[in-house]
Amino acid sequence: MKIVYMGTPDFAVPVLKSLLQSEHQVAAVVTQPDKPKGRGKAMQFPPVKECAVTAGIPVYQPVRIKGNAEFFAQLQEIAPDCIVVAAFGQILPQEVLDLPRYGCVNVHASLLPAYRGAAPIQWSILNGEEKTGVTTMQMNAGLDTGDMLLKVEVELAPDETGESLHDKLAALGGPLLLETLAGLEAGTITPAKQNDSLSSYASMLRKDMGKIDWQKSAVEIERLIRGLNAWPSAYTRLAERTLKIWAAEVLAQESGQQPGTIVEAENGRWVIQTGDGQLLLKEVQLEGKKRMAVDAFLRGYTVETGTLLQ
RNA sequence: CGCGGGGUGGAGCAGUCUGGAAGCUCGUCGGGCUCAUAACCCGAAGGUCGUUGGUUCAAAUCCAGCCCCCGCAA
Repeated sequence: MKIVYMGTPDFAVPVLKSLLQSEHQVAAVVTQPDKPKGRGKAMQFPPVKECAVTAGIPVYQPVRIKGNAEFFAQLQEIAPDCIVVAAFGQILPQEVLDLPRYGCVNVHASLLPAYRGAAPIQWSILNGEEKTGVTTMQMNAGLDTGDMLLKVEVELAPDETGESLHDKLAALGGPLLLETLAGLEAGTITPAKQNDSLSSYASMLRKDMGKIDWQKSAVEIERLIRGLNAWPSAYTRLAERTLKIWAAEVLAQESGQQPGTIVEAENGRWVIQTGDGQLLLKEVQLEGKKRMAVDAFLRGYTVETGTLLQ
């Protein structure tokens, strides 16, 4: 098939690579415009653009697709059999959805209809799901509401982080997509409607979501730490400075002290009281410092027992 | 020129403001104690103080440039 690929972040890269290695022809890649990023605010290509440029594929970066007559004309000229979308970041207008013979296929990192939206991977961890997966669907005008084509399931590991799950699902997306395209061509796939009453929405992550509320239970906080690793990461305040917490463990014990209190900070053990249970910190990072194991951190800093994290 | 913190034996840090013999908590190695130990005691090795240049009788410390790491900012 002749394909136009639309995607932007890291998640979309492995899927594009699978497509490049298949018999399908990727005629063009569409991605979000370059943005200033990182220290120094240097302009940076979206990951998918990096990959496309390396592969020598034409890249289009329309600021806005909806109502963009020029871009639509270019699409018509390319005349793809199918448009594949993975974490693209823009809603496609109906005219684009109707353009390809096989329509537009989306690779979404959840078991639809659960976790529609921008951050399904992290939310599945935050909510303590036992399994998630990847779904391909025939796109329609709604946000992740199209008819489902194929699914693959994955069990969440006990130490699953947003990053590790992201990588797992991204790796599964490519093969699932190829299987989906083959099925569409052969006419062997029966699209299944989503049951809207079972749907849920995974909103975009914001930096301030990482701020730890010590009133919550140790179980919830530990999920927050895993789900928001590696971005935006969970954090608290220690002595007026940001302390990121990269890994922790739930302890089923109580001190009777106020949530957020440091109940132990010696012999490489750093324990915080929460609203329900305690948290054993394993890996942390103080503002301006590198991330490090807790025993290393405690060797360099004096942390007073009884101090309240905020 | 977006704002800010930092680079000191293998790890994490103090010392820098107020120039003047390299320090702390660990780790490593050797010895001791012990039924035994990641515990305790004694001892040892290990450092171009990121780098280049400048000031000075004297620079980890003051000045200038460069390299690297990190927080904010997406």
